[in-house]
Amino acid sequence: MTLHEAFRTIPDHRQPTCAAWASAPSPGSLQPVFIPAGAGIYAQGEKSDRLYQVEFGAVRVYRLFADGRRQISAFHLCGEVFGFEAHSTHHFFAEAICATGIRMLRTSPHRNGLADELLPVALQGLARAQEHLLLLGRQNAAERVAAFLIEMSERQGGLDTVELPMSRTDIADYLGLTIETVSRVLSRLRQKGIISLPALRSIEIVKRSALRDMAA
Amino acid sequence: MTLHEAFRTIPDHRQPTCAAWASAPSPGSLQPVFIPAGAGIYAQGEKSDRLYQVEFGAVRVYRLFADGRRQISAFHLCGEVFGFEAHSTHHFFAEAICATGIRMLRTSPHRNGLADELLPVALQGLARAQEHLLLLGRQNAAERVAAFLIEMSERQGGLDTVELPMSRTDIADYLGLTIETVSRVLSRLRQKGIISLPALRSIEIVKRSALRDMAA
DNA sequence: CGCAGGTTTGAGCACCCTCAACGAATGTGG
DNA sequence: CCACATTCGTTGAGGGTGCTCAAACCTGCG
Repeated sequence: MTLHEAFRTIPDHRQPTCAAWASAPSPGSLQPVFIPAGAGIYAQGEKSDRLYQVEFGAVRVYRLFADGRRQISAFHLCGEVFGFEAHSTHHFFAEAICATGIRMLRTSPHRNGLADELLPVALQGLARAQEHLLLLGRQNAAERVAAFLIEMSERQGGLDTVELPMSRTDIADYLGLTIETVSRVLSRLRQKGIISLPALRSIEIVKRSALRDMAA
Repeated sequence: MTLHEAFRTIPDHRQPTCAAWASAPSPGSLQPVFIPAGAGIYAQGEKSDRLYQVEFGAVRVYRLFADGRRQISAFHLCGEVFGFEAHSTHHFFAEAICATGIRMLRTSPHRNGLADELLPVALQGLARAQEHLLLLGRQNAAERVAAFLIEMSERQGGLDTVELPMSRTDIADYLGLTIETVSRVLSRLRQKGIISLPALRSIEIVKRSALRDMAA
């Protein structure tokens, strides 16, 4: 199976790259571009000469294996900058999870002081990747889900009600689990009264301390 | 169990921070410092205001969980720069795997053009972390070990004989496996004639293509 | 109301971990 | 130089966590 064939097996994928790019004013523009749910922002193998900032909505960045396995390396929420991928070509796919607005940032190679702005952003990405690494390498299913809920809550201002823009499949592919395991862990957390599920993609953290203890 | 107690449970740890620092000329010096095998270079919680370059030897960077679990986030071999950890305090431990020479690089906050030098190094670290993430999230034991051997070979110039400075325990904690599983996979690779083991920490890649196919 | 996609729940199994014993290599002291 | 201790690595048996396969259940939407 080629990568492209495998690509089609992901059910919620619609387009390899977003058609909206065609109607974008001009590269380097600071105008936000609208990306419909499921549409691609960039693809593995494409040239990478820009950065992207989420204006509203959410983005998933992932790698696809030849046999269809998928690993999401990061979610990007409102305000966050992404698109760093060393070298000059992308090694990951980026897609809008839901209806999303993206602001493009040109990365002209040697603009004065550009590296000073980029370095902190790159370092935050590095720190996130390192934390994620620990989770994938040494935590069990319950710990992963608990850590994910805490992370999402904190990235949304620490509120007790967390709105998840992504599907269970996305969560599973982010945490290195299966959708069934994610669902089972959430059910068990609900049974224990640690969380409640007001809606499918809305989670209320009832006992944050218990969740914190699990995530460690 | 406190982190400090857990710290003691790691058998091959000798000192929290290397005594050699005391005898180092002055911070910011470009003189290499010798670190004996197993000695610490920096510790979780310490202030981080320097970068480090491996002159010879090898370094492991890891996080310790309260219950003793360990995840090595990266190995650093000769020539590589490490020590990036966002914020101002370290969130990981760094130790010499074997007798190692370290060159310290001062990171004065706003030296002109410093970010231009640092950004490529940070981006390489980010790329490595992202690749490692895929491995930990979606690959099975055999794939992880195969990928590790390929990675080590390529980082040592692509030679067929790979010298591993680290123990099986280190490999296991890097790959998110147990030492027994690592050992079993290596034995199976040897039985299949894909590798041979001239010495305990020396591995010869006999069928590189087969190894590549497994790692994918 | 019926369909489709997403989610939940269950039963069985596979892979990897745990526990344990053995073997090999290295260093130390007699 | 050898006996011994210690650490590291290998191999085996058994068990548990999470995956696979499958079916039922929502929920939004035409």
